[in-house]
Amino acid sequence: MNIRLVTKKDKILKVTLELIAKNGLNGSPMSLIAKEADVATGTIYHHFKSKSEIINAIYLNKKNDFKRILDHYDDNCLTAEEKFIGIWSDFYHYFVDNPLIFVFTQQISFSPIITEQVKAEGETYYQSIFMFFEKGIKNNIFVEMDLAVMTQLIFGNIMSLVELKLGGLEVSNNKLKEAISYSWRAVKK
Amino acid sequence: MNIRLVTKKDKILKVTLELIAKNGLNGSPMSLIAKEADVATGTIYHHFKSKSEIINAIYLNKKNDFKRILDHYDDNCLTAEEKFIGIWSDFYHYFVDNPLIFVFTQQISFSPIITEQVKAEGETYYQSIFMFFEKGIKNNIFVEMDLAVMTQLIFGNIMSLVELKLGGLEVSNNKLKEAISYSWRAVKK
Amino acid sequence: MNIRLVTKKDKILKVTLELIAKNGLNGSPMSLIAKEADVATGTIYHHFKSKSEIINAIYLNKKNDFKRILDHYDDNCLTAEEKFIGIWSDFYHYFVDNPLIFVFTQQISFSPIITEQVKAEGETYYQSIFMFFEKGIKNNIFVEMDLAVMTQLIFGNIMSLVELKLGGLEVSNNKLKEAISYSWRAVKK
Amino acid sequence: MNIRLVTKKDKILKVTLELIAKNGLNGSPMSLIAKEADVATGTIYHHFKSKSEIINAIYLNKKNDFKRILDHYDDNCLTAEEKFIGIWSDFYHYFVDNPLIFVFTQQISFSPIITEQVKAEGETYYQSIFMFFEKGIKNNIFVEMDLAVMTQLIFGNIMSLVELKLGGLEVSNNKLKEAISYSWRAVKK
DNA sequence: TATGAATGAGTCTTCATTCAT
DNA sequence: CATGAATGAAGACTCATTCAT
Repeated sequence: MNIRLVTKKDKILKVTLELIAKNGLNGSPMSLIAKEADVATGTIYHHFKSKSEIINAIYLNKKNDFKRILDHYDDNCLTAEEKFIGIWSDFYHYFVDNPLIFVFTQQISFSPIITEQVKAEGETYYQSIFMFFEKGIKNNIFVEMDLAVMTQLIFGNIMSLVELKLGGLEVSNNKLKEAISYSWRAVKK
Repeated sequence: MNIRLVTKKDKILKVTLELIAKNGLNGSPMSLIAKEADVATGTIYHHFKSKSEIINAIYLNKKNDFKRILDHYDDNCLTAEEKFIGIWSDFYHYFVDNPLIFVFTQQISFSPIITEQVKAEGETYYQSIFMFFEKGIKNNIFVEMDLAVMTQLIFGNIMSLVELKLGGLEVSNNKLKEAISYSWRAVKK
Repeated sequence: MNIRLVTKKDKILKVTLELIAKNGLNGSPMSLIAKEADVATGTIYHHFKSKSEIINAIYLNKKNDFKRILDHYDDNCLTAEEKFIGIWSDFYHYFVDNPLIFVFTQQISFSPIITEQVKAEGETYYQSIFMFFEKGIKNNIFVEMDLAVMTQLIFGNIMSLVELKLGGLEVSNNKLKEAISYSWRAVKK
Repeated sequence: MNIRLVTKKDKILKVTLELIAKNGLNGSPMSLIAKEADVATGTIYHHFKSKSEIINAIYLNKKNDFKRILDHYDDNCLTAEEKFIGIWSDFYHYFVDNPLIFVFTQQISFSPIITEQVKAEGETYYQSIFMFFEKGIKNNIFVEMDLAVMTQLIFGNIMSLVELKLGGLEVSNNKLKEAISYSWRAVKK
């Protein structure tokens, strides 16, 4: 019977994320992960087949978080603009509140360590946002644009502001509004 | 007298960029760089103090390329919109034509391998674009926005489209126009 | 449960001492140490942080041996001369019986590889011999001399004879007595 | 016509001695020697066949210095005690005035880098001192002892005091006298 | 003689992974 | 499930030496 609130497996995931965000992939050897997670090296290999598997697991975990943010806006009675602003703002705050996740994502998403399969699975999570924009275009709320391009541009805007904020720029509420307006002007009809 | 058209030093820089873009930092050991550049390992260390120094050198080289694109639009008689579209489009094509540079930049710019000093030097190259937007805001051509935020958002838009294109999306001329329009709508008054 | 009589760690220490004595520091790469100790290179680094740490460990080990020789003459009822001869002779035989330790000591003690801290710790082991001479001087058995100078000169005498012996000189019992007498005449009142 | 007061060859020898004394053999790569001597690496190889040859040359140079000290006491009308004290004192001061030579000697003389042949040649320089003691024993001035042992012990005494002095001990004129007396008591009849 | 770019074998060290307990 | 000693391939870097100029 295990009465630990945090299992070893979770601890390993948490510590790995933190280490990679702070030190990069190279600066996070398994021995260090083991030490910080307070387990033996061998223990890690009871829960994960390899280092790559840990990282892919974290990657998917976080994509799941993203999905949860989107799901939160799924079936409610907000206007398109309210939804747009809500999602933009929630993503922004999610990354600002979890800077390690942002850094981890940036460090890792271009690395060949992420399996093609995992990458593909991660992408399915964006279905709902695609549908949101598709409907908006049909309803003449958004300008006509390729959906993939549109989504990528908006998501890129959010990431840009997060990067500035985490890079040390003082991002006031006003600047946040400016940035959201930037995106909104870009898409609204 | 050296009549080689490409010096060993240049060859090393070129090969390193290619390898890192293809295999990542980890997948590009010095031994491989040496082999691909057709020099001995020791030769690399004759020209560069360390692996990190090579990468920082490439990073600055590329930032210099960016600057050259911007400089091209410095003092000519184009309208603000023409300039805006020109810069957007030139950057886009620069990266699409040099995909390895794009991937290298993405792989490396978040890595702790780039010196703070080099990062700072790289940033000075953006002076002219800042001034362009500053003047545009003053002349009521652009909406009032924080300059750093504005620049980052626009540059992010370009990178987003490049990423889509290199990721395999068929980016027609029309889609390119759509994306540029996205940015332009977002900033024009 | 490890029933090996000699642990890997001890084997590494032993082999390193031997190799350095025979081939010098330069002639004793980690790969060779590993091979001779019948372990993998990585195993060495499991037990020691670096090559330097191995050598410092050996250095202290040997200093400990020296201390044990001195301790053996601590509280017994021998005359000063008997003690003097006993210590001289024991040290001499210790080095002659363990020539590798002698050569190692000579090779290494002047090298910058030995930490100042370790050097200092090693020196504390000579306390008892200092006290022996101090008491002897006070009791008018030894000539009045600076203690550090006196100790160094005597210890130097022992090392000189060992060097001759290991260099190939036939050191008869008679020559040993001559050398001890040399030191004794030099210090006795 | 070379009007330089110090030839490149001499500069290389001088710099090598200094570097080895300061940094040890390992800490003195040819590249550093070249840099400090203000010559190109290749130039070193015009004057010496190898690194080992430089070091052996220095070794012999210094042995020659020692010989010169001994020669100075060759045929003059001093008493045995005066000669003994003179030689002891001269060697002591030679090393104290040229600490780098002392350290170099200690670092190198046990290293396998010195050729057996060079070692042998160096030893011939001690002929005169052997003869001095031989005559002294025959004339009942010195105790009967093996000559090699006797010489080694005395020379060891000198080196011991130098080591103390260079190690930081304040060696007053009085302490110097004490040390010389130590040797003298040890050998005089 | 003098130069210094070029060489590549060899050095120390790291680290993902395995396995006996 | 858990441990941590052991592994050894691979990495970044060094350095004595060579050679074209």
